[in-house]
Amino acid sequence: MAGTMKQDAYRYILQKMMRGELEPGMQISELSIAAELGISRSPVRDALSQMVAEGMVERVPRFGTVIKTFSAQEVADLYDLRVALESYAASQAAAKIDPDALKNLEECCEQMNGLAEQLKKNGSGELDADMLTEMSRLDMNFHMIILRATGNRMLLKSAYESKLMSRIFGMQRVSSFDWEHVHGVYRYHRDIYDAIERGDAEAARASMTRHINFGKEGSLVFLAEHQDLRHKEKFEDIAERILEGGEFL
Amino acid sequence: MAGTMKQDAYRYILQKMMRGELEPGMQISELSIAAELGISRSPVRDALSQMVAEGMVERVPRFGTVIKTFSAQEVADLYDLRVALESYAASQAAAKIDPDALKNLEECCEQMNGLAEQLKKNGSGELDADMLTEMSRLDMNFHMIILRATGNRMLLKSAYESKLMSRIFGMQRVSSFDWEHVHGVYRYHRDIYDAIERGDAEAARASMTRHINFGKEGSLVFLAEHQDLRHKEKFEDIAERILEGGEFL
DNA sequence: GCTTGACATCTGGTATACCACTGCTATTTT
DNA sequence: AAAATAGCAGTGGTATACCAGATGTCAAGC
Repeated sequence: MAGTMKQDAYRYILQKMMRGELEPGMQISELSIAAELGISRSPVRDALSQMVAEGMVERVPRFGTVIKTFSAQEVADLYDLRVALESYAASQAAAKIDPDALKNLEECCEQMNGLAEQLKKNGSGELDADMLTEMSRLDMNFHMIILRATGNRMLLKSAYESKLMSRIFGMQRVSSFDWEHVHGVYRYHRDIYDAIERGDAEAARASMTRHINFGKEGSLVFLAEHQDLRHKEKFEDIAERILEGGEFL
Repeated sequence: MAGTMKQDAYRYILQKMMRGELEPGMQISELSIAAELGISRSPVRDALSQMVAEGMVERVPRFGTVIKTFSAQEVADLYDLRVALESYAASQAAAKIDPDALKNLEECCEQMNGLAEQLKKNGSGELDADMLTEMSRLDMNFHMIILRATGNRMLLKSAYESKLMSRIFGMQRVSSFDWEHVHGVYRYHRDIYDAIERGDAEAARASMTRHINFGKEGSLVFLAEHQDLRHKEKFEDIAERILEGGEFL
């Protein structure tokens, strides 16, 4: 237990999501979470409110708090947003990443390679659960290092949230990752790293754009194949309010 | 009164900010707001929590909720984020804005021109309060129309929040706007509009980048001149947490 | 005049209670 | 048996109360 109870609850719920115990579309009970942590509803509610603001979760009046489900449009939007933010970050990183971070970035890269090699040797086509979380962690770290290198905290915050969302969405399809996929991700990361390492901002931007767009395509294909599972109701949120309302204020 | 009390409180506080009654650095009393609206602390607190998540205000434990003050670094970061988001939006808009929105965009543009002309005729170098809010509203609308044209709600949400923040910051310097400035903004807007109207994505992107960077410079100059007023303490927020923590999870 | 210390009063954080509303289930009515 | 209905459990929304820590005030003592 560290810091406020709200932060505890936030972490707790997030980890449940990451471990796949809470999947998109599922309902989160404020009371249950509170009971599991031995605290009251208030901090749990605060944590969920933050998640609502971050777009990971939606509140449906008189039904419950629900993990966001993504339509094809939303997935595409999400990845486009990441392109806008992270390609910019990559170009900035190429110009001003510091040596330590660069070293971490390479390590992160090579660990992914190690994972791929290990998977190839094992021969089994699929990752087990541990390797899955490791892969997920390495990918997250790689992108975060680049975002951190910009030194722009606001960019970092926006990108972090969108990356988190695409990761939550990814949890439901990640089980199908094989050696080819892991190796492919490594190749992309390596390209990006090389461009940053030699200070080529334009190449870094282009590589990052390709990388994210590749992920976007994969997600959209997955979504098309599992369309039947999705139930997509419309909920109101900030974007809704702004999009519909013609005038400001 | 429309919708939930939380929304009421959110609007109420936002309007206070926009009207300059609440300036950066000032403390917001949950209890006072609640009393003014005749409601309890809870919805006010919810509204403020949302603002915290959006980065407009900060909570300082055992002191109060405070409207965010901006260091030069943060202002620069803010505008850079807007460049990343809005230049992308402008290029998208050039490709797929619909005729109605385009018409609105032009109207918005020309109203700004009208404002400039009116100001020129009046002879007085300064805007009065009404013209100031009108100018602010037109500027906001112009940018929102372009963002809306992308059809990307997540981009819209991120950009909306950052635009809102730069606007709040702008409230403290906006009083010095003269004819030249208004006309300058019009010229930039017109350039962007022209590029979008003829479907030139690259030009739209470039114009938007120039426009926002111009605003950035102005803000930084203002900040340098009024540095003495700023008191910049460090508070912890999401970005902080991510920036410092080396590993994820 | 200056320090000191008790006290009232702020704040955010948390817990708890209550309400209106919904959806489901079991009962009653037809 | 089928339909209508009454009741219960669950939800989000709101109000209220209490707490610990920080701050500001002001009078007593040096």
